[in-house]
Amino acid sequence: MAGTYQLNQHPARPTARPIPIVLGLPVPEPCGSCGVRHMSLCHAVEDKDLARLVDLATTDTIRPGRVFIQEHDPAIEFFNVTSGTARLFKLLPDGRRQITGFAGPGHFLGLAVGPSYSFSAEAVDDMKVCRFPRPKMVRLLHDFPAVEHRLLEVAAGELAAAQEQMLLLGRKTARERVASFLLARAAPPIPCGPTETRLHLPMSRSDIADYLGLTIETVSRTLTRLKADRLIELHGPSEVELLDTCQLNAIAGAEFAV
Amino acid sequence: MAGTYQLNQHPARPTARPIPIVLGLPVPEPCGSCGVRHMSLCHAVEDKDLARLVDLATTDTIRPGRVFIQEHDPAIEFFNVTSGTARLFKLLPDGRRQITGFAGPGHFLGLAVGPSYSFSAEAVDDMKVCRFPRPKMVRLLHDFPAVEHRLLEVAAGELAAAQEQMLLLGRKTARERVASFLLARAAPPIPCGPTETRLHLPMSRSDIADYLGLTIETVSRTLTRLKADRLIELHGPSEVELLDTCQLNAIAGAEFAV
DNA sequence: TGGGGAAATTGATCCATCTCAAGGCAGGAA
DNA sequence: TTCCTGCCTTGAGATGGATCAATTTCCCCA
Repeated sequence: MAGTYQLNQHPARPTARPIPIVLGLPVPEPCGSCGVRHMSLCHAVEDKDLARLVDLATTDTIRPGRVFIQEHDPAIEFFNVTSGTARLFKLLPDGRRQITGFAGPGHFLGLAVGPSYSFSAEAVDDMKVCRFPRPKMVRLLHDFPAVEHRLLEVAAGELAAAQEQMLLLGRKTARERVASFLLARAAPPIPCGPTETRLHLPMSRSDIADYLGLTIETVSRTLTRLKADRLIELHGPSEVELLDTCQLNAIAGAEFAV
Repeated sequence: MAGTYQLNQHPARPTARPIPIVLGLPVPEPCGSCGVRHMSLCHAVEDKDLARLVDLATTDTIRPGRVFIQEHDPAIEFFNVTSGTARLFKLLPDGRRQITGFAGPGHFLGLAVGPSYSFSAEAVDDMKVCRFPRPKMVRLLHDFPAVEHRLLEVAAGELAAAQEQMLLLGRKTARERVASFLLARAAPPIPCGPTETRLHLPMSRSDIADYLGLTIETVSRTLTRLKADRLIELHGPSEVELLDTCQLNAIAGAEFAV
């Protein structure tokens, strides 16, 4: 349980480079195929080396609700999310669930410590992923230290996010948790100010509850209260508009709120 | 918030190699000096290369209560704990604290993503640490991919531990949290059975409470109840004896309890 | 366009944990 | 030794969020 790791100045999750338009020519675009352009690993390698990375991958679509990573199963694959969202979670023997995160486009997952996965992953909505066989991935990481370096940066970012989530789960009130969640969904982070921001929440109330350590009812009531306080507006269950990010930041407990 | 990362079959936190006794000769023992032998990084490098690692380090002792890493401060150093224990924590503006982990001998910390630390660290008891200047460390990681590889393994282990802690904070009862905490302190993990295990807890009730997302009083009451149920014995506030690890595992919600 | 089932909201009550408060104990200073 | 201070334990009462229980809304599909 030690700290996070700093390696250089790159942001943890840079926005993916746009796929270059190649004027209709069928030029090999290794980073573009299989959505690899969207992997943050991508810009760690030169294009000629990336071709090898792409060769490893097979694409796959996943229907909502399908569990594609099962905790304790042998970790034989590594996934890159191309589109859609997955929920990552752990279960207690009696069925209580904690969602440890949501993985959207660009996220990669499945490289566990030890021989088996330490969490399960299930599609929230329709997903597209690339699958990489583990042994090949391990060899590739060995051959390209730059990729491994990038992976360490990403892991360090995840670790910082995990610590932030521990603070939320251990010490924040329901109102603070929901405010934090909404602001975190608005990437890039909105510091403060009356910017109108509209969010789409692909996950259900049940998912949000299990992510925030609350119940469905508390999440719903808290959203209703935030609406009554004119901090947010609800356009159906999965569209949220942030009306006062300044106040929301203050509620969320952001260090640099006002 | 994506998953954890698997790179090979090594355990996440191997027990440190013993420092070889060199029969009193003042032979250079690079891995041994500055407690580097206790770094899990150590066995990733050959001894001649380790000499360079050791050259970077300066040793330091830290008094109980001293904050030696401050959240948001520029991350200019990297620490390796040689002896003693540190608490790693994050604060909310109003002073609420979440301890995200305890770092004992062999743990290294401080390599944050981005330019500043994402958490604070404070000595629980008397500590000895090695300090590594960040720029030199970055260069060293670049020169020795094996060290970086090892660091990624460690980070992956931390990430799995963080997910486990999220499950605890989000979904476990006070009794389950305390049982989980006690079992986790007993490294290596005790699966089940009536083994008599004695634990030393260097941290205060307040630390335990802030680590488990509870109050001091609840921690104390819960320990008292576990004692009344003959699952543990208390020999003073900081000595705990586990009487029935089997049942404790079941309470903690271990997947493979009985 | 309307019907049906799942998801979300809302309400009433309960309870695990927090809060407030009062001792108890152990270790250090004089 | 005795006081003193800080931590820990124990008790009594308060409460935020959980639980139980209806509706209501959404949205998919005929």
